Amino acid sequence: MRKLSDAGLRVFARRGYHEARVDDIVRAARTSHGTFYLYFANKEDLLRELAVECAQAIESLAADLPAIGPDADGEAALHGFLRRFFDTYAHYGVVIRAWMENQVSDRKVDRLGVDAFTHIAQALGLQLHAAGAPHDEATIAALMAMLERTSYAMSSRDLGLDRAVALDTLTRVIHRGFFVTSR
Amino acid sequence: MRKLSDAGLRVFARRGYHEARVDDIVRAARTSHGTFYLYFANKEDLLRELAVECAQAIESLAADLPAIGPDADGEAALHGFLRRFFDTYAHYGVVIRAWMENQVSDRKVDRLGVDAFTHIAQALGLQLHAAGAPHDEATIAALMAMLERTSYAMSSRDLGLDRAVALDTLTRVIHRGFFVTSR
Amino acid sequence: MRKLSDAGLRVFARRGYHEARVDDIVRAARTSHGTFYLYFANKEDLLRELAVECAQAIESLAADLPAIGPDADGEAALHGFLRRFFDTYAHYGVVIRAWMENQVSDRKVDRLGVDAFTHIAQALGLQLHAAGAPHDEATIAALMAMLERTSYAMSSRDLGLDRAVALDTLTRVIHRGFFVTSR
Amino acid sequence: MRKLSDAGLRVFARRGYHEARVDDIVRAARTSHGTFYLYFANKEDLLRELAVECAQAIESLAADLPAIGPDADGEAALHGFLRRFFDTYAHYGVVIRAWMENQVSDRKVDRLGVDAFTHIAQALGLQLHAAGAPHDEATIAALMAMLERTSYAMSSRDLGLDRAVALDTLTRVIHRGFFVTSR
DNA sequence: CATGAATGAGTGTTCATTCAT
DNA sequence: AATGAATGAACACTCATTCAT
Repeated sequence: MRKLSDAGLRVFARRGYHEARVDDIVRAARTSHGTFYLYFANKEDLLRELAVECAQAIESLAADLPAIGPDADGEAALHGFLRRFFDTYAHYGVVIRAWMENQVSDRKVDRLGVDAFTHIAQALGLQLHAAGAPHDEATIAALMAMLERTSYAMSSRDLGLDRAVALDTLTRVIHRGFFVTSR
Repeated sequence: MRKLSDAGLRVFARRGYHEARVDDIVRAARTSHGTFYLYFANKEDLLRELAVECAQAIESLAADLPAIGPDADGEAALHGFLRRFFDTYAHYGVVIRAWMENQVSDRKVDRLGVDAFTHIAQALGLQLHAAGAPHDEATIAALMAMLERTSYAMSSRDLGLDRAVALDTLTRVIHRGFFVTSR
Repeated sequence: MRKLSDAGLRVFARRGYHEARVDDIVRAARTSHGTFYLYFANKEDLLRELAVECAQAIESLAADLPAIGPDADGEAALHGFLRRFFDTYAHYGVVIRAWMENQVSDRKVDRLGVDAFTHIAQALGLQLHAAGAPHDEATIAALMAMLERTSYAMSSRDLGLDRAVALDTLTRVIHRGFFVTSR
Repeated sequence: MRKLSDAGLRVFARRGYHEARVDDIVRAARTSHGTFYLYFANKEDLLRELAVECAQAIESLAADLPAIGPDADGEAALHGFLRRFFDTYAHYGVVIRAWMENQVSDRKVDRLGVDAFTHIAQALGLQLHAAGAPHDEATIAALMAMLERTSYAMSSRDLGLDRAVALDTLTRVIHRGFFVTSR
């Protein structure tokens, strides 16, 4: 149920998954405990559902990613993708982090995650699982970590990173560091 | 007390901070609950102590980091640093993750973290907080994230990343992507 | 409503009264929760209704019981009664047990139970509440217990009692042990 | 822990196993919930422990049972045993009932129960599992049921059975009904 | 008559923390 | 300094019951 998913995401974001109480979520959704367990098997199940949602959002983001060339156009395309990624992150932050921390494991999420990875890799010209490209999995992992972490830094008030600056920096670093044809 | 810190790190590593029970730690250290609270104010306090230890280890790693140039020597120096970083990570993994997740906040740790950042930044020729270098904080954050996440991927059995390969990849990506003189 | 009573008896039999969920019953009856509470005040009320049904069945069984003499004919008559009692038990088992456990109390059920007792007592020549016969209530209670328990043992797969054997045994024990004229 | 077992038995007796709240038990024992779960895995575990205790009590009762002959001496011995059985029942009533209702299953309890059965059977001259004695298991089951139920009736205020009378009656019924040599 | 989504009081269980010895 | 039995606040989860449609 939307009302509960939204409330869950909000509460998870505010207090973190572990510190989030079902009672908080239920109160935020203006429902009852009973209703919560009518739609979710348990607290983790809600996180899983949110992870699926989030993975789908990222996947659709990545699916639209055009091939990124070594030129300025490529950098612009990457810049646009990263901006959308940051927006998605601003929405699903906790879920992404919980997912990356392996606190959630779910076939559907894993599948979508891999798909998104693959799309991003393709856009950057990396070849996953290809012979002679054993480095690319590690590369993608590092890339995703960078995205995740910088997004976190951006959404976190304390770290006080300027959004536009961080976006520019990351675009440049990735475009320069990961670009394959210039290898 | 050493015995308890070690046991704590071991248990945190095996079950994660949240899933770690004080009872597990106490049993691993072959002591009593009473003794635990003789040396630590609470469970989080132990994590904080470990975070300080960890921050010191990384700080001393970073302090030794020579200036890294754009040439092959620079890449080799970076490679060596990353190897040592990975080793440290293999030891303090959970603590680093918990720290990055902001589950621990402590002046001393933050101070040490910043110091380490600064050293790494200096080695790479980045200028933190300097006028005209507003990008560098974001850059460092992204770098640290990449280190952390790749280390995690390497230490995690499931992801099955080859240590040497990951090390090579990350060295190349960072040396190319972050290197300032080539900007 | 028949559909619900039947489903209730089925579910009670399968999972026991306490473990039976209203949801199970409702699903077994292919109805809704709302309908359940249209016909029964609550879960216990259904048990009470079933207990009344069951008490009536036993009462009508007992009402047909002819006088049982000390001879072989009497034993045969007793044998027939016990067989019918076992059949009834196979149907109403849980209800009888729940009733005996005093989990149900209801005037109607109590009245019917007493009536059945009285008929059986009369058939065996026992005199309830009669002066000079203070033992008979205890006797009847013990008899009923024996019937109940043996029926349970027979209907329970685990205990693996042979039906015919148990029937013969109980007939003999009761005919010999309870028969009044041989006192 | 004695204090908790005693409180548990008391509360089980007063409200029945299912209606007994851990909170009641803990309050009756003047302890805390934490302490309860220090000594018992859960509520059912307490019942199991009590069942073991009870089975041991009955087993030791049955172990002392001398051979019971068809004469007045035999009847007197049986009378004594039944009195002690009733006393034990007055103490462990709920546990026996819960056990018989198969709400508890435990190797140790089952073992002790079988031992007790065997002793009683031997005393009465019945042969369990012997060729040519297929009836005896059913007989014993019926006997135990009678004991249990009559004990219950005696301990229950509502049924208002006179203790001495019930004892006399049951002694006579069993001595007459179950006595093997007079077959 | 019938429905089934919504309810929320109630319960078993956990576990960090304390303190008398 | 060291112990570990005791604590109790806190939490996830259940399920009989209701009521607007």
